[in-house]
Amino acid sequence: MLNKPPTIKDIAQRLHLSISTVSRALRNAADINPETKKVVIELAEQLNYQPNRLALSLRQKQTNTIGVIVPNLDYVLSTMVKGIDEAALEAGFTVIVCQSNESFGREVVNTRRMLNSLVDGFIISISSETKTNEHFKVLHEREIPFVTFDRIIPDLESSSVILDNEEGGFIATEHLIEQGYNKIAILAGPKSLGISNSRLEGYKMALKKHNIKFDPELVVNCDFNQDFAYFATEELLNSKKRPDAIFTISDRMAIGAMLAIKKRGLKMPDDIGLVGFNNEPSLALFSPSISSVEQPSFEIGKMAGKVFIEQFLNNDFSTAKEIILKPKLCVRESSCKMTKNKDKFDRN
Amino acid sequence: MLNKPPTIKDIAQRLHLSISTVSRALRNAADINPETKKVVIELAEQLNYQPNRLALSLRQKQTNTIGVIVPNLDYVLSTMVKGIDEAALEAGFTVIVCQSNESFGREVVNTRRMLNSLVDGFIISISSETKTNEHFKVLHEREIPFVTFDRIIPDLESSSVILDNEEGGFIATEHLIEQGYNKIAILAGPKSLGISNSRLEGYKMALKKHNIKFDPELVVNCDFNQDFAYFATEELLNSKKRPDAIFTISDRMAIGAMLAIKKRGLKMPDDIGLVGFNNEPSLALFSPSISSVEQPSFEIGKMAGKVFIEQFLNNDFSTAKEIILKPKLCVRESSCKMTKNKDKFDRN
DNA sequence: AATGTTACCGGAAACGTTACCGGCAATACT
DNA sequence: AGTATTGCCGGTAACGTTTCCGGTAACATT
Repeated sequence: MLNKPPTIKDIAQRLHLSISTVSRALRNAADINPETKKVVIELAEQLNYQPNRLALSLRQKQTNTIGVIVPNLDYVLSTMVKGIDEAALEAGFTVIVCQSNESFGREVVNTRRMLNSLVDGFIISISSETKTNEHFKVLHEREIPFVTFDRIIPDLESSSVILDNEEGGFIATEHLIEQGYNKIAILAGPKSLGISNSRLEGYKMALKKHNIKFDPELVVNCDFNQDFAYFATEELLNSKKRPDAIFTISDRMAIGAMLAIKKRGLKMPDDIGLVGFNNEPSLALFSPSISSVEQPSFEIGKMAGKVFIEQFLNNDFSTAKEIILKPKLCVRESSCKMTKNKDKFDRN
Repeated sequence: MLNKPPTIKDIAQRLHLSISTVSRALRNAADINPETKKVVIELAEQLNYQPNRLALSLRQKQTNTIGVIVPNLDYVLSTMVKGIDEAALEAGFTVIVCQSNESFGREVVNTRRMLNSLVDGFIISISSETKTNEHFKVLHEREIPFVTFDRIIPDLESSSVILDNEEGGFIATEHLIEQGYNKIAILAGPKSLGISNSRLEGYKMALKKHNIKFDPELVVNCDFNQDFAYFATEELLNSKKRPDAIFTISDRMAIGAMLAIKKRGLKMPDDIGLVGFNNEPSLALFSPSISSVEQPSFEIGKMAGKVFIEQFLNNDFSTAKEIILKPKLCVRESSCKMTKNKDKFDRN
């Protein structure tokens, strides 16, 4: 015996009322006798009535659902998604997450799919493969709200929540300079990626401030992964201009660099300094532990959720806020020449 | 000018056809003139028509969506979710993921929420906090299909896809024994958690096979995290029965154990052996690199997806398959006393 | 007594889709 | 020629909900 979920029709029949009356009773509507309202609500609770979201959404053309599109679910992004989740829950929204797996095709498919009346709008971090924004332009045409975060979409107006990536590059580099390093290389990401360029920009600013000449040969653009970083570092260490410190724009790359450094027999931080980016938890556990720029991932996600919901509720699809959160440097052994008692670093 | 998405009604009007004819033309339905079918399809493509999923689902009481409930999105689970994703995509299903954050309350809320006609069924891995299964019994009552994976729900009949956790415990322990360790401790998880007990069971079996007496004092039940593991290990190392090897049932715990071991000044693998569980990528990068039991996470997820879809399409909600996949041991430095040339281990 | 006001309720349309049924012309079968 | 059969199409109900509109009874106002 299949136990279908009850509908307002069922309630109406059992109470000899009309559907509309029941509907009114269940929301906070006017035009309803408190007495009948009470009866209806009681029966609804007894039957464990839950309104059918599909019918509701179809009727009022609102799903109360946010589509989140992310390139993957690594440490940083899954923390950000948790933040979005929390903001959504507080406002009574549901979140559905799709990973594009850094693939442009999947990103397009997922967007189209969710667009078919499944979501009210989007919160997006683009894949590294994405070069065009055609598939997002349709959002503007249909006046579907979206905000971008983490990696934003170039040339497309929307609110966005991001890290101050320049600042991140700056504090990492300045820290290395203050520790006495002065031939600092940077492992940057793909040239097409905005966050990569911003961090590079911060790096340049720090050099300039401290009167160190910028040397393009110390800049390596390589792919966002560990193996590439490994080989790039090997090459750097073999070159005539061997750097005495390396700043990588992701932790994965820092790990690759560390492996190359260790293989070469160099010691961190004395022979060479190293700073990563993202502050993944495992960094504290390596030997030496690796310094890194920490971003407030959860807050970025939560902020993105809040901005979206605010704009959505105000029907404000035009003003484009830009919210920029600050990073923080986590100093550990790999970059800390000057500190003597090194066991002060936390390992948790 | 707001650009509403086109409906079949729009198409019908522009072609002077009835709604039903357009509907028939767009699906692979009989009773349709190939000529008109062609015309309809052409216009549909030109307008970029996409059927409204809400209306569709409401009508045929099917959403083609699977709700996935997971306690978190750590390395193992997010890989499993990718597997589910792939199986779903192949079968034309959409996946929506909810993290319970290991909280019983969130798990209940999420389940109820998705139940309101948002999903056709569930694929579930329960939170560690979950002790009762009341909120899942309603699934049986309403004949809503679900399969469980990774951490399964005790005392509730359903298909499930899991790792052979006993085998995992067994191969890890036997490996340690073969390496010459014979006072092997185990850091197990919470006593209430099934996977923890199974791995412990495998540990016991390996001891028995090699005629080593089981010593309850070498079993520590602690919470599933790094700090607890750290303190538990400290205690073990201070006890009279100091073990010469430790098997932890998660990598996080292995890392905690490693930190305690290093702090104590002991060397792995010579003074003490260590094997973890899950084979997270960073394990290969520690020094020493940490051995671990690897599970086929992606395959487990994909299998769970496939089993769900198969049972769903066959309307077969009663037969409960149990699919068990085998783990594999990844041997690295932390447990490899006997091998001389240790640089053979991969670090990637 | 006629009218206006209020409080409450029911009917029906609409959201976009599919499924069933009936109709009509053209063709095929006796 | 009369009757089935087929091919094609339109009308309508239904999925569960909200919203607008109209209706009725009771009461208050002139």
